[in-house]
Order: sequence, then structure tokens, then C-alpha cells
Amino acid sequence: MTIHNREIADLLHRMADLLDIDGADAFRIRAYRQAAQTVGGLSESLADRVQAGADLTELPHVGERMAEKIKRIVETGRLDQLDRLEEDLPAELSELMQISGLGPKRVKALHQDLGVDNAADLKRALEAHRVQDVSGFGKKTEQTLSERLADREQHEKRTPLMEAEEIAAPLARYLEDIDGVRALTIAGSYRRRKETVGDLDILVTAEDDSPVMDAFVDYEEVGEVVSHGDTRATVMLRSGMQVDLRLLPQAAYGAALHYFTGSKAHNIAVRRMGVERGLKINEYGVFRDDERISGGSEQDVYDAVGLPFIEPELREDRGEIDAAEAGRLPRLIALSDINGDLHSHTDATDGNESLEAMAEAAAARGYAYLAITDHSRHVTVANGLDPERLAEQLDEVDRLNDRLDGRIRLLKGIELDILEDGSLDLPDEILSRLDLRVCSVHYKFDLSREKQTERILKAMDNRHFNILAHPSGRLINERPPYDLDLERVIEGAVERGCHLELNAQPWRLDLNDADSRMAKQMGAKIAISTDAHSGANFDYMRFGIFQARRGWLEPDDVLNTRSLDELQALLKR
DNA sequence: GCCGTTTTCGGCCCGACTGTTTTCAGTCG
Repeated sequence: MTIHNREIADLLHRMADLLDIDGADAFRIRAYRQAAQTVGGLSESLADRVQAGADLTELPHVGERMAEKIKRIVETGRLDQLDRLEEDLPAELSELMQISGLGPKRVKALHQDLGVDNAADLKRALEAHRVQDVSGFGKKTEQTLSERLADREQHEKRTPLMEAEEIAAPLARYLEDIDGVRALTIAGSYRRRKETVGDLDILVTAEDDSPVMDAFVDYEEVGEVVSHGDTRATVMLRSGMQVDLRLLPQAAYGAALHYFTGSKAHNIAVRRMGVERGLKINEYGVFRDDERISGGSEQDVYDAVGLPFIEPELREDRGEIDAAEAGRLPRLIALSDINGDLHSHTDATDGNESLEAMAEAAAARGYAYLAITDHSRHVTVANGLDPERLAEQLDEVDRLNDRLDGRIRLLKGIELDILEDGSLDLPDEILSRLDLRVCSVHYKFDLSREKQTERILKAMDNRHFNILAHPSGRLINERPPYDLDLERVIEGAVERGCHLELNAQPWRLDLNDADSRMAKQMGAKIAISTDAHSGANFDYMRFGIFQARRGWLEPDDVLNTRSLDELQALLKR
């Protein structure tokens, strides 16, 4: 069984945590954490790289010794040094470190003084009020730990971006209405448009006498006030979302915006460039010899280190700094570049609205074209179309196109099922009458990596195959991606003149950011599609755009930025 | 443990808040 990058990253993270608890050198610990981050963010399989004899030291934060360890992990599934650490420190201690308020020192104290090795032990120790007697702990700490532990049990997942927006928008409106509040930005992964958000980091500037800090903790949705100072406060909302508010001087707003937008790895890289130039960069500004020289805008920060502005979606330390230095930052795609939608359903199958209503909704968004891609017959639960019903729909599309009089052009399409043997579930005769065919895996998610890959590649051999829909099949927080050699699938798509979808449904966002970027680099074209089941669903497009931007996509990488003529040329194979 | 057109040794981001201290350690972001 080949080991996944995620598992390698987990081992390295656990190594870092146990070293931390063991009191090892802080920079050695960080080296493991950085290497784990590199491994976790990689799209192509490290196991495959190792087998191909690739030089792993080319990866950021991976040196000779780390490369050797990763090789050993790939070969044996284990890490000797970690095994040795685990003789004295239970692996579960690493999980205790995830609990907010517990770091390496306290975890070690709990382990040594109370024999607490995991969350269940901790819960018992807290209930017996034995924690407050451990040196460095007290009654208050015991209380907060009890709350955090209970909280964690009911809410441990990151929040999808769309939900985060629904929580953030009313809070932002509430804060903006407080006396004296001037500027407000939600920073952090929210601003980087990451597919899920851990917590909200809100930055405000305000008049000196503004009651914003007090008003924040009084917000009606606040469940618990975690901390409450003059310039910084943290609350837990009743939804389970943690929110940090920071009050900043106007002059420092740009520097703070940069600092709190992150990512942490990006910030460290920028600060290091600052240090090389004799500058200190923190959330209050850019300093030379303790003298503040700028920091009112984010551009000030980038100016200080000689870089052009880097869009928040790119700030993940995935090469954006090198690209900025070389003047090769992408011109990221924007919502306004989108010219149509290539995946939508009507009430003929599992959509909620008529063909005409969908056409009108798409036209209202200024689109030049909309592909109607109802389900095919294999998806019986969705009342999938057989050849006869599809033929009827095609006639209806013709009639409607006439009535629409050029306001928008409906494309004849279908969402085909890729069957287990790699065939498509409608005959070629009817498929040849269509403008495009979107093809999906909707069942048999548990095939082996080899079989799933072959299944899709075989389907692409059919010359009617145009776009592979939601290529990984994952549902955020609900269903992991099926096992697939995505690199081979992309390669196969490029060879055959097929394309891949970035499905914009907020719970799919599939392809993800890293995979979108890999597809781009391999020369694939991507359709950003909403998979709309109602007219309102066309608004999901913005989430697809966010993910695409995080994947470094430019208008030229995307199918549905094209004019109708260009699109039709690209769909020919 | 990583990294390097100043360096193969000696650096590695840094400030706010809390609770337990009695001047500061631990944690977080």
C-alpha cells in the first residue's frame, strides 16, 4: 500500500509535537513542522516521487536529513526517531496539543504529574479537579480547559467559506455601525478565500473613544468571551465559530492587514526578506533601527522588501514570492472574466427550475452561453434522461434558443455517468448531437487507485468525453476524495483534448486549489462550473473563482472565459 | 533540522493576553 502525503505529514507533525513536549531545540521542531507543511501541500504523490528516485531536497524546508527520513517513511511506513520518542511519550499527547490552551509544557506537566495521556484522561482529571493542583495550572485554567474540551467535542471541523460568510456578514455590519469605527476588514484565511475557515480575524480602526471592544463582546451571537483586552479580544460565537477582533491605529492598518491576512508561512518569508534589508516588519509597521518608516498600506510592506503587491489568495508560501521577485505573478481570473456556465440542471432531472427559468437566470448574469447538462439515465434517483427524453429536451432547447433571440445561447449538453467499466451511459448516436458532455463518477467510489484511474482514462477514450466533472468526488467535511492518480488523469485529458472541471459548489470546490494549479501547469484547461440546480445557484460561481485564484488560474486557463466560437473550437477533439 | 551571491556556522518573526506569578511563563496567532 502506498502511503499518502497526508500520512507522511501527520507523522512529521507528530514528531514535531513530541519533540516539543520533550523540550527539544525550538528550531529543530520548527523544521519538522515546516517540512510537514510542505509535504501536506504537495499535489503529486511523494511515494511516487521517492520510487522514481527524485531528489526530495528540492522541496522547500526539506534538507538531506529530512529527505532521508521521508524516504524511510515511504519505504517502511514508520519513522525510527518517532518510535524512540514514543517509548517515553505516548503518541496521543500530540492530540492533546490540539486543545486550545494546551501547549507542550502543560501537556508534559499533565503527563508527568497526573498520567494524562489523551483527551479522555484529561476529561477525568478535570472532573476530579486534580488539574488545578499541577504547578502552572489553577482553578481558572481548569475551568477554561473543561469548557474547551466540551466545545471541541461538538465542534472540531473547519467551517466552509460560504457558511463563514453567512456568520461574518451580520457581525461585520454590527461592528461597522458602532460609534467611531472607521475601517473594518476580515483578514486571515477568510480573506485568502480558503475553502474552509478555522476562525475569523477581524481588524478595525476607530476613534480613540470608540466603544468597539466592549460592543464586540456584547454582540448577541457571542456564546463565550475567551479574552477581552484594550486592543484585542476573542469570543466564541454560539455557532461555534471563534472570532478575534483587533483594534489598530490607522497608521498601522496596512501592516496589520498584511500580518493578519497571513498565511503565517508567507509572513515569515516576507519578514525574512525584511531582515535581510535591515528592516523589522510587524503588525505595527515597517521599522528601521526602531524608527517606523511606513506601514499605512499593504503596498508599503511589499514596497519595503522590493516586491509588487501579492493577492491574498496567493499568500501561501507556494512560490508566490519567487514569482513576485521575477515579475511573473499571474493575472488572476476574476468573476467578470466569466462568460458562461458549463454545468447546470433543470427540473427534467434533479434541478428545481424549468429550462426557460434557468436560461433567464443565466442571461440575467450577462452570460453569453449556458450549457444544460441534466443527468443521464444511470442516475435513476435523479430521474436521469434516456435517449428519448434527451432528444425531446434537445428539440426544446432549439425552440427556446429561437425565442431567446440571441440574449443568451443555450448549449446542448448532458452530465454522463462514467460506469464502472469506463463506458459512458448513453449511446454515441445521441451524444453526437450534443455541443458538450460533462462526465462524472457518481458511484463505486471505493475502487483501487489503479482501477479508478483506468476507469476514467478509458472513459476519456470515448471521443464524446469533454469535461471531467468534480474530479476528486470529495465533499468538504463529509466525504474524502476517492483514490485516484490525478496526475495521470490530467495527463490523459491533455493528450486526448479533454478538460477538467472546477466545480464551484461551496461543499465541493473540486478540483481544489493545489490540484487546479497542477492541472494548469500540465497544460490542461479548466471549466469553472456551478453545477446549478436552480437559477440562484449560478451565484456559486464566485466560490469557484476564489478557488481558481488560489490555484493561480488566469483567464486563459479557463474554458468559460472564452467567446462562444473559441469555446466550441476548444471542445472539438 | 534548514539554509546560504554577506555565511558550511550561526542564524532562524515577534507582540498580546491570561493566569499564576510576585516579575513572568505559557500559549496563541
